[in-house]
Amino acid sequence: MGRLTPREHIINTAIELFREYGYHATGVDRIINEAGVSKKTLYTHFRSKEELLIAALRHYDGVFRNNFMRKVDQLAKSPQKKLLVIFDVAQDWFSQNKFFGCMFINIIGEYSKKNSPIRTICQQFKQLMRAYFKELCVQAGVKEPDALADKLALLFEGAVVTSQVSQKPQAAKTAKDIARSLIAQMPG
Amino acid sequence: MGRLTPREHIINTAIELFREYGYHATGVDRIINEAGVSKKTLYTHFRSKEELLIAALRHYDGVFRNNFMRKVDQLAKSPQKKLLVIFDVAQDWFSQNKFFGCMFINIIGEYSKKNSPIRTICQQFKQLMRAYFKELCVQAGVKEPDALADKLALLFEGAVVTSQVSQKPQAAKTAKDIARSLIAQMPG
DNA sequence: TTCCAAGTATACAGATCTGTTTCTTTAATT
DNA sequence: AATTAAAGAAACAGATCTGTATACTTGGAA
Repeated sequence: MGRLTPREHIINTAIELFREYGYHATGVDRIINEAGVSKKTLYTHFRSKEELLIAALRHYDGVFRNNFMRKVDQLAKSPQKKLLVIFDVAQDWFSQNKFFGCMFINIIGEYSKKNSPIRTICQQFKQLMRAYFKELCVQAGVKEPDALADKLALLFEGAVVTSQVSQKPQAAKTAKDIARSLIAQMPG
Repeated sequence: MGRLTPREHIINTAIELFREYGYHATGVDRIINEAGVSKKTLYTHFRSKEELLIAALRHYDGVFRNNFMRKVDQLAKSPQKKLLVIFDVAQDWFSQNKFFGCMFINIIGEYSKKNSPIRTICQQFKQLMRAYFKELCVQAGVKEPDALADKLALLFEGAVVTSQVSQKPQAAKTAKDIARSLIAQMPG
Protein backbone atom coordinates (compact mmCIF):
# COMPACT_ATOMS: atom_id res chain seq x y z
CA MET A 1 0.00 0.00 0.00
CA GLY A 2 1.33 3.43 -0.93
CA ARG A 3 0.83 6.78 0.76
CA LEU A 4 -2.54 7.97 1.91
CA THR A 5 -4.59 10.06 -0.47
CA PRO A 6 -5.34 13.60 0.79
CA ARG A 7 -8.92 12.53 1.28
CA GLU A 8 -7.96 9.63 3.53
CA HIS A 9 -5.49 11.78 5.40
CA ILE A 10 -8.10 14.44 6.12
CA ILE A 11 -10.57 11.79 7.21
CA ASN A 12 -8.08 10.27 9.62
CA THR A 13 -7.30 13.65 11.14
CA ALA A 14 -10.99 14.46 11.43
CA ILE A 15 -11.64 11.14 13.17
CA GLU A 16 -8.90 11.84 15.67
CA LEU A 17 -10.26 15.30 16.49
CA PHE A 18 -13.94 14.41 16.47
CA ARG A 19 -13.25 11.50 18.79
CA GLU A 20 -11.45 13.68 21.30
CA TYR A 21 -13.40 16.94 21.16
CA GLY A 22 -16.66 16.08 19.42
CA TYR A 23 -18.06 17.59 16.26
CA HIS A 24 -19.22 21.08 17.13
CA ALA A 25 -16.19 21.92 19.24
CA THR A 26 -13.81 21.00 16.42
CA GLY A 27 -13.30 23.78 13.88
CA VAL A 28 -12.39 23.28 10.25
CA ASP A 29 -9.30 25.43 10.78
CA ARG A 30 -8.05 23.04 13.39
CA ILE A 31 -8.62 20.06 11.13
CA ILE A 32 -6.63 21.54 8.26
CA ASN A 33 -3.83 22.69 10.55
CA GLU A 34 -3.53 19.28 12.17
CA ALA A 35 -3.69 17.58 8.79
CA GLY A 36 -1.19 20.01 7.26
CA VAL A 37 -3.54 20.72 4.39
CA SER A 38 -4.98 23.86 2.87
CA LYS A 39 -8.59 24.82 3.32
CA LYS A 40 -9.17 24.61 -0.39
CA THR A 41 -8.06 21.00 -0.47
CA LEU A 42 -10.50 20.10 2.26
CA TYR A 43 -13.38 21.76 0.46
CA THR A 44 -12.56 20.20 -2.90
CA HIS A 45 -12.77 16.76 -1.29
CA PHE A 46 -15.75 17.45 0.96
CA ARG A 47 -18.68 19.72 0.25
CA SER A 48 -19.05 20.72 3.89
CA LYS A 49 -17.88 19.99 7.39
CA GLU A 50 -20.94 17.82 7.91
CA GLU A 51 -20.12 15.74 4.85
CA LEU A 52 -16.63 15.28 6.23
CA LEU A 53 -18.20 14.02 9.44
CA ILE A 54 -20.30 11.56 7.49
CA ALA A 55 -17.26 10.30 5.59
CA ALA A 56 -15.31 10.06 8.84
CA LEU A 57 -18.05 8.07 10.55
CA ARG A 58 -18.37 5.68 7.63
CA HIS A 59 -14.65 5.12 7.48
CA TYR A 60 -14.25 4.68 11.20
CA ASP A 61 -17.14 2.23 11.21
CA GLY A 62 -15.25 -0.12 8.92
CA VAL A 63 -11.85 0.34 10.53
CA PHE A 64 -13.13 -0.17 14.05
CA ARG A 65 -15.13 -3.30 13.34
CA ASN A 66 -12.38 -4.89 11.27
CA ASN A 67 -9.84 -4.25 13.99
CA PHE A 68 -12.18 -5.54 16.60
CA MET A 69 -13.01 -8.77 14.79
CA ARG A 70 -9.36 -9.37 13.95
CA LYS A 71 -8.34 -9.06 17.58
CA VAL A 72 -11.12 -11.37 18.67
CA ASP A 73 -9.91 -13.96 16.18
CA GLN A 74 -6.37 -13.60 17.46
CA LEU A 75 -7.30 -14.08 21.11
CA ALA A 76 -9.75 -16.95 20.77
CA LYS A 77 -10.16 -19.83 18.37
CA SER A 78 -13.39 -21.48 19.43
CA PRO A 79 -16.68 -19.60 18.97
CA GLN A 80 -17.58 -20.29 22.59
CA LYS A 81 -14.49 -18.51 23.85
CA LYS A 82 -14.98 -15.63 21.44
CA LEU A 83 -18.24 -14.76 23.19
CA LEU A 84 -16.24 -13.79 26.26
CA VAL A 85 -13.11 -12.56 24.54
CA ILE A 86 -15.00 -9.61 23.08
CA PHE A 87 -14.78 -8.05 26.54
CA ASP A 88 -11.04 -8.60 26.70
CA VAL A 89 -10.67 -6.79 23.41
CA ALA A 90 -12.93 -4.07 24.80
CA GLN A 91 -10.69 -3.73 27.84
CA ASP A 92 -7.64 -3.28 25.62
CA TRP A 93 -9.51 -0.53 23.85
CA PHE A 94 -10.51 1.18 27.10
CA SER A 95 -6.89 1.05 28.28
CA GLN A 96 -5.51 3.10 25.42
CA ASN A 97 -4.28 6.49 26.58
CA LYS A 98 -6.47 8.10 23.94
CA PHE A 99 -9.76 6.46 24.78
CA PHE A 100 -12.67 8.87 24.67
CA GLY A 101 -15.59 6.48 24.61
CA CYS A 102 -17.46 5.37 21.52
CA MET A 103 -17.34 8.00 18.79
CA PHE A 104 -20.79 7.04 17.55
CA ILE A 105 -22.37 7.44 20.98
CA ASN A 106 -20.65 10.77 21.49
CA ILE A 107 -21.68 12.09 18.09
CA ILE A 108 -25.28 10.96 18.47
CA GLY A 109 -25.34 12.97 21.70
CA GLU A 110 -24.74 16.06 19.56
CA TYR A 111 -27.26 15.07 16.87
CA SER A 112 -30.62 14.32 18.39
CA LYS A 113 -32.50 15.05 15.16
CA LYS A 114 -34.35 11.83 14.42
CA ASN A 115 -33.84 11.34 10.71
CA SER A 116 -30.43 12.79 10.06
CA PRO A 117 -27.96 10.67 8.07
CA ILE A 118 -25.55 10.99 10.99
CA ARG A 119 -27.93 9.28 13.36
CA THR A 120 -28.48 6.56 10.79
CA ILE A 121 -24.79 5.80 10.48
CA CYS A 122 -24.41 5.59 14.24
CA GLN A 123 -27.41 3.29 14.49
CA GLN A 124 -26.05 1.10 11.72
CA PHE A 125 -22.73 0.75 13.48
CA LYS A 126 -24.49 -0.53 16.56
CA GLN A 127 -26.63 -2.87 14.49
CA LEU A 128 -23.56 -4.27 12.79
CA MET A 129 -21.83 -4.87 16.11
CA ARG A 130 -24.93 -6.65 17.33
CA ALA A 131 -25.06 -8.67 14.11
CA TYR A 132 -21.46 -9.70 14.74
CA PHE A 133 -22.31 -10.78 18.28
CA LYS A 134 -25.24 -12.77 16.97
CA GLU A 135 -23.03 -14.48 14.41
CA LEU A 136 -20.69 -15.50 17.22
CA CYS A 137 -23.69 -16.86 19.13
CA VAL A 138 -24.82 -18.88 16.13
CA GLN A 139 -21.35 -20.29 15.60
CA ALA A 140 -21.19 -21.18 19.27
CA GLY A 141 -24.42 -23.11 18.96
CA VAL A 142 -26.43 -20.86 21.26
CA LYS A 143 -30.11 -21.83 21.36
CA GLU A 144 -31.52 -18.32 21.21
CA PRO A 145 -28.82 -16.29 19.46
CA ASP A 146 -30.95 -13.17 19.08
CA ALA A 147 -31.70 -12.97 22.77
CA LEU A 148 -28.06 -13.42 23.79
CA ALA A 149 -26.86 -10.99 21.12
CA ASP A 150 -29.16 -8.30 22.50
CA LYS A 151 -27.73 -8.89 25.96
CA LEU A 152 -24.11 -8.93 24.85
CA ALA A 153 -24.63 -5.73 22.87
CA LEU A 154 -26.17 -4.05 25.89
CA LEU A 155 -23.34 -5.22 28.13
CA PHE A 156 -20.87 -3.91 25.61
CA GLU A 157 -22.46 -0.46 25.57
CA GLY A 158 -22.58 -0.43 29.33
CA ALA A 159 -18.90 -1.28 29.56
CA VAL A 160 -17.93 1.41 27.08
CA VAL A 161 -19.82 4.19 28.81
CA THR A 162 -18.94 3.11 32.34
CA SER A 163 -15.28 2.96 31.42
CA GLN A 164 -15.47 6.32 29.65
CA VAL A 165 -17.03 8.11 32.59
CA SER A 166 -15.22 6.40 35.47
CA GLN A 167 -11.90 6.16 33.61
CA LYS A 168 -11.59 2.56 34.74
CA PRO A 169 -11.03 -0.02 31.99
CA GLN A 170 -11.99 -2.79 34.39
CA ALA A 171 -15.63 -2.08 33.60
CA ALA A 172 -14.95 -4.54 30.81
CA LYS A 173 -14.29 -7.19 33.42
CA THR A 174 -17.61 -6.48 35.10
CA ALA A 175 -19.37 -6.93 31.78
CA LYS A 176 -17.44 -10.10 31.12
CA ASP A 177 -18.47 -11.53 34.49
CA ILE A 178 -22.10 -10.85 33.69
CA ALA A 179 -21.76 -12.44 30.26
CA ARG A 180 -20.17 -15.51 31.80
CA SER A 181 -23.08 -15.85 34.19
CA LEU A 182 -25.57 -15.56 31.37
CA ILE A 183 -23.83 -18.18 29.26
CA ALA A 184 -23.38 -20.56 32.18
CA GLN A 185 -27.07 -20.26 32.97
CA MET A 186 -28.22 -20.99 29.44
CA PRO A 187 -30.28 -24.08 28.64
CA GLY A 188 -28.56 -26.65 26.51
CA MET B 1 -43.91 26.95 46.45
CA GLY B 2 -44.03 30.25 44.62
CA ARG B 3 -42.86 31.18 41.15
CA LEU B 4 -39.47 30.22 39.83
CA THR B 5 -36.64 32.67 40.27
CA PRO B 6 -35.06 33.92 37.02
CA ARG B 7 -32.01 31.86 37.86
CA GLU B 8 -34.04 28.65 38.18
CA HIS B 9 -36.00 29.48 35.07
CA ILE B 10 -32.84 29.97 33.00
CA ILE B 11 -31.38 26.76 34.38
CA ASN B 12 -34.49 24.81 33.43
CA THR B 13 -34.44 26.19 29.92
CA ALA B 14 -30.75 25.46 29.58
CA ILE B 15 -31.28 21.89 30.74
CA GLU B 16 -34.00 21.40 28.15
CA LEU B 17 -31.82 22.71 25.32
CA PHE B 18 -28.57 21.09 26.40
CA ARG B 19 -30.34 17.76 26.71
CA GLU B 20 -31.73 17.96 23.19
CA TYR B 21 -28.93 19.65 21.26
CA GLY B 22 -25.87 19.36 23.48
CA TYR B 23 -23.73 22.15 24.84
CA HIS B 24 -21.73 23.51 21.92
CA ALA B 25 -24.63 23.45 19.48
CA THR B 26 -26.82 25.51 21.82
CA GLY B 27 -26.19 29.25 21.63
CA VAL B 28 -26.75 31.71 24.43
CA ASP B 29 -29.14 33.64 22.19
CA ARG B 30 -31.33 30.59 21.87
CA ILE B 31 -31.36 30.04 25.61
CA ILE B 32 -32.48 33.60 26.38
CA ASN B 33 -35.10 33.57 23.63
CA GLU B 34 -36.55 30.27 24.81
CA ALA B 35 -36.47 31.45 28.41
CA GLY B 36 -37.96 34.84 27.49
CA VAL B 37 -35.18 36.59 29.32
CA SER B 38 -32.71 39.28 28.39
CA LYS B 39 -29.07 38.60 27.84
CA LYS B 40 -28.15 40.91 30.66
CA THR B 41 -30.23 38.90 33.10
CA LEU B 42 -28.48 35.71 32.10
CA TYR B 43 -25.05 37.23 32.55
CA THR B 44 -25.89 38.76 35.90
CA HIS B 45 -26.86 35.33 37.19
CA PHE B 46 -24.10 33.36 35.48
CA ARG B 47 -20.58 34.51 34.75
CA SER B 48 -20.38 32.55 31.53
CA LYS B 49 -22.12 29.94 29.43
CA GLU B 50 -19.90 27.29 30.93
CA GLU B 51 -20.91 28.28 34.44
CA LEU B 52 -24.53 28.02 33.38
CA LEU B 53 -23.78 24.51 32.16
CA ILE B 54 -22.25 23.64 35.51
CA ALA B 55 -25.28 25.00 37.37
CA ALA B 56 -27.59 23.14 34.99
CA LEU B 57 -25.76 19.85 35.50
CA ARG B 58 -25.79 20.24 39.27
CA HIS B 59 -29.47 21.05 39.32
CA TYR B 60 -30.43 18.26 36.95
CA ASP B 61 -28.40 15.83 39.02
CA GLY B 62 -30.58 16.42 42.04
CA VAL B 63 -33.87 16.57 40.16
CA PHE B 64 -33.22 13.42 38.19
CA ARG B 65 -32.13 11.27 41.12
CA ASN B 66 -34.94 12.46 43.35
CA ASN B 67 -37.52 11.73 40.68
CA PHE B 68 -35.96 8.38 40.01
CA MET B 69 -35.90 7.28 43.63
CA ARG B 70 -39.42 8.51 44.22
CA LYS B 71 -40.75 6.48 41.31
CA VAL B 72 -38.90 3.40 42.47
CA ASP B 73 -40.50 3.78 45.90
CA GLN B 74 -43.91 4.15 44.31
CA LEU B 75 -43.60 1.03 42.18
CA ALA B 76 -42.06 -1.35 44.71
CA LYS B 77 -42.19 -1.67 48.44
CA SER B 78 -39.72 -4.45 49.23
CA PRO B 79 -36.01 -3.81 48.64
CA GLN B 80 -35.79 -7.05 46.68
CA LYS B 81 -38.36 -5.86 44.18
CA LYS B 82 -36.77 -2.43 43.93
CA LEU B 83 -33.63 -4.01 42.49
CA LEU B 84 -35.62 -4.93 39.40
CA VAL B 85 -38.05 -2.02 39.38
CA ILE B 86 -35.22 0.39 38.60
CA PHE B 87 -35.40 -0.93 35.05
CA ASP B 88 -39.14 -0.32 34.85
CA VAL B 89 -38.57 3.27 35.87
CA ALA B 90 -35.82 3.44 33.28
CA GLN B 91 -38.22 2.17 30.63
CA ASP B 92 -40.72 4.90 31.48
CA TRP B 93 -37.95 7.42 31.06
CA PHE B 94 -36.89 5.97 27.70
CA SER B 95 -40.50 6.10 26.52
CA GLN B 96 -40.90 9.84 26.93
CA ASN B 97 -41.23 11.61 23.63
CA LYS B 98 -38.37 13.89 24.62
CA PHE B 99 -35.82 11.28 25.57
CA PHE B 100 -32.35 12.10 24.31
CA GLY B 101 -30.25 9.75 26.37
CA CYS B 102 -28.43 10.64 29.56
CA MET B 103 -27.44 14.30 29.65
CA PHE B 104 -24.29 13.54 31.61
CA ILE B 105 -23.09 10.97 29.09
CA ASN B 106 -23.84 13.31 26.22
CA ILE B 107 -22.06 16.23 27.82
CA ILE B 108 -19.03 14.18 28.76
CA GLY B 109 -18.79 13.25 25.08
CA GLU B 110 -18.22 16.95 24.37
CA TYR B 111 -15.79 17.46 27.27
CA SER B 112 -12.97 14.94 27.12
CA LYS B 113 -10.62 17.11 29.14
CA LYS B 114 -9.69 14.99 32.12
CA ASN B 115 -9.85 17.39 35.04
CA SER B 116 -12.61 19.79 34.06
CA PRO B 117 -15.32 20.46 36.64
CA ILE B 118 -17.86 19.34 34.07
CA ARG B 119 -16.37 15.85 33.88
CA THR B 120 -16.31 15.72 37.66
CA ILE B 121 -20.00 16.50 37.97
CA CYS B 122 -20.88 13.84 35.38
CA GLN B 123 -18.71 11.30 37.19
CA GLN B 124 -20.29 12.19 40.51
CA PHE B 125 -23.77 11.68 39.11
CA LYS B 126 -22.83 8.18 38.04
CA GLN B 127 -21.20 7.47 41.39
CA LEU B 128 -24.34 8.63 43.19
CA MET B 129 -26.54 6.40 41.05
CA ARG B 130 -24.25 3.48 41.81
CA ALA B 131 -24.33 4.36 45.51
CA TYR B 132 -28.12 4.28 45.34
CA PHE B 133 -28.04 0.87 43.70
CA LYS B 134 -25.67 -0.38 46.36
CA GLU B 135 -27.96 0.93 49.10
CA LEU B 136 -30.81 -1.03 47.54
CA CYS B 137 -28.57 -4.11 47.49
CA VAL B 138 -27.72 -3.69 51.15
CA GLN B 139 -31.36 -3.25 52.08
CA ALA B 140 -32.21 -6.36 50.09
CA GLY B 141 -29.65 -8.33 52.05
CA VAL B 142 -27.39 -9.03 49.10
CA LYS B 143 -24.19 -10.80 50.10
CA GLU B 144 -21.82 -8.77 47.95
CA PRO B 145 -23.57 -5.45 47.46
CA ASP B 146 -20.61 -3.73 45.81
CA ALA B 147 -20.28 -6.39 43.16
CA LEU B 148 -23.98 -6.34 42.31
CA ALA B 149 -24.11 -2.55 42.37
CA ASP B 150 -21.33 -2.41 39.80
CA LYS B 151 -23.25 -4.79 37.60
CA LEU B 152 -26.58 -3.00 37.97
CA ALA B 153 -24.94 0.34 37.20
CA LEU B 154 -23.34 -1.11 34.08
CA LEU B 155 -26.64 -2.63 32.97
CA PHE B 156 -28.32 0.70 33.55
CA GLU B 157 -25.81 2.55 31.37
CA GLY B 158 -26.14 -0.09 28.70
CA ALA B 159 -29.91 0.24 28.69
CA VAL B 160 -29.77 4.03 28.44
CA VAL B 161 -27.38 4.11 25.51
CA THR B 162 -28.96 1.20 23.67
CA SER B 163 -32.37 2.79 23.98
CA GLN B 164 -31.02 6.17 22.90
CA VAL B 165 -29.37 4.84 19.77
CA SER B 166 -31.93 2.24 18.71
CA GLN B 167 -34.92 4.33 19.81
CA LYS B 168 -36.38 1.24 21.47
CA PRO B 169 -37.33 1.63 25.15
CA GLN B 170 -37.48 -2.13 25.48
CA ALA B 171 -33.73 -2.16 25.98
CA ALA B 172 -34.75 -1.64 29.59
CA LYS B 173 -36.46 -5.01 29.50
CA THR B 174 -33.29 -6.66 28.22
CA ALA B 175 -31.34 -5.15 31.09
CA LYS B 176 -34.02 -6.24 33.55
CA ASP B 177 -33.85 -9.82 32.28
CA ILE B 178 -30.12 -9.85 32.82
CA ALA B 179 -30.48 -8.41 36.30
CA ARG B 180 -33.06 -11.06 37.16
CA SER B 181 -30.67 -13.78 36.06
CA LEU B 182 -27.88 -12.34 38.16
CA ILE B 183 -30.03 -12.09 41.27
CA ALA B 184 -31.49 -15.57 40.81
CA GLN B 185 -27.99 -16.97 40.47
CA MET B 186 -26.70 -15.33 43.60
CA PRO B 187 -25.53 -17.39 46.55
CA GLY B 188 -27.66 -17.16 49.66
C1' DT C 1 10.46 21.37 -21.87
C1' DT C 2 5.82 22.39 -21.56
C1' DC C 3 1.57 21.87 -19.67
C1' DC C 4 -1.82 20.90 -16.43
C1' DA C 5 -3.84 19.24 -12.47
C1' DA C 6 -3.62 19.59 -7.65
C1' DG C 7 -2.02 21.67 -3.65
C1' DT C 8 -0.55 25.84 -0.69
C1' DA C 9 -1.14 30.24 1.24
C1' DT C 10 -3.92 33.85 2.31
C1' DA C 11 -7.32 37.13 2.23
C1' DC C 12 -12.04 37.70 2.45
C1' DA C 13 -17.29 37.42 3.06
C1' DG C 14 -20.91 36.81 5.88
C1' DA C 15 -22.82 34.63 9.59
C1' DT C 16 -22.77 33.48 14.39
C1' DC C 17 -20.83 33.22 18.89
C1' DT C 18 -19.87 34.93 23.71
C1' DG C 19 -19.91 38.68 26.52
C1' DT C 20 -20.40 44.04 27.49
C1' DT C 21 -22.58 48.36 27.60
C1' DT C 22 -26.20 51.77 27.54
C1' DC C 23 -30.55 53.18 28.14
C1' DT C 24 -35.28 52.37 29.32
C1' DT C 25 -38.95 50.17 31.90
C1' DT C 26 -41.03 47.73 35.43
C1' DA C 27 -42.10 46.35 40.16
C1' DA C 28 -41.56 46.21 44.91
C1' DT C 29 -40.44 48.68 49.14
C1' DT C 30 -40.23 52.62 52.13
C1' DA D 1 -45.78 58.89 45.92
C1' DA D 2 -40.66 58.47 45.72
C1' DT D 3 -36.87 55.50 45.49
C1' DT D 4 -34.33 51.70 44.10
C1' DA D 5 -33.08 47.25 42.55
C1' DA D 6 -33.76 44.29 38.84
C1' DA D 7 -35.03 43.14 34.25
C1' DG D 8 -35.87 44.23 29.27
C1' DA D 9 -34.28 45.85 24.73
C1' DA D 10 -30.91 46.49 21.67
C1' DA D 11 -26.67 47.98 19.93
C1' DC D 12 -22.01 46.80 19.98
C1' DA D 13 -17.17 44.62 20.34
C1' DG D 14 -14.24 41.20 19.19
C1' DA D 15 -13.51 36.64 18.27
C1' DT D 16 -14.45 32.60 15.68
C1' DC D 17 -16.99 29.89 12.45
C1' DT D 18 -17.98 27.92 7.71
C1' DG D 19 -17.19 28.40 3.14
C1' DT D 20 -15.27 31.00 -1.20
C1' DA D 21 -12.07 33.32 -4.16
C1' DT D 22 -7.50 34.62 -5.82
C1' DA D 23 -2.83 34.11 -6.76
C1' DC D 24 1.21 31.37 -6.41
C1' DT D 25 3.85 26.87 -6.35
C1' DT D 26 4.93 22.24 -7.46
C1' DG D 27 5.30 17.71 -9.48
C1' DG D 28 4.40 14.44 -12.90
C1' DA D 29 3.20 13.21 -17.73
C1' DA D 30 3.00 14.14 -22.68
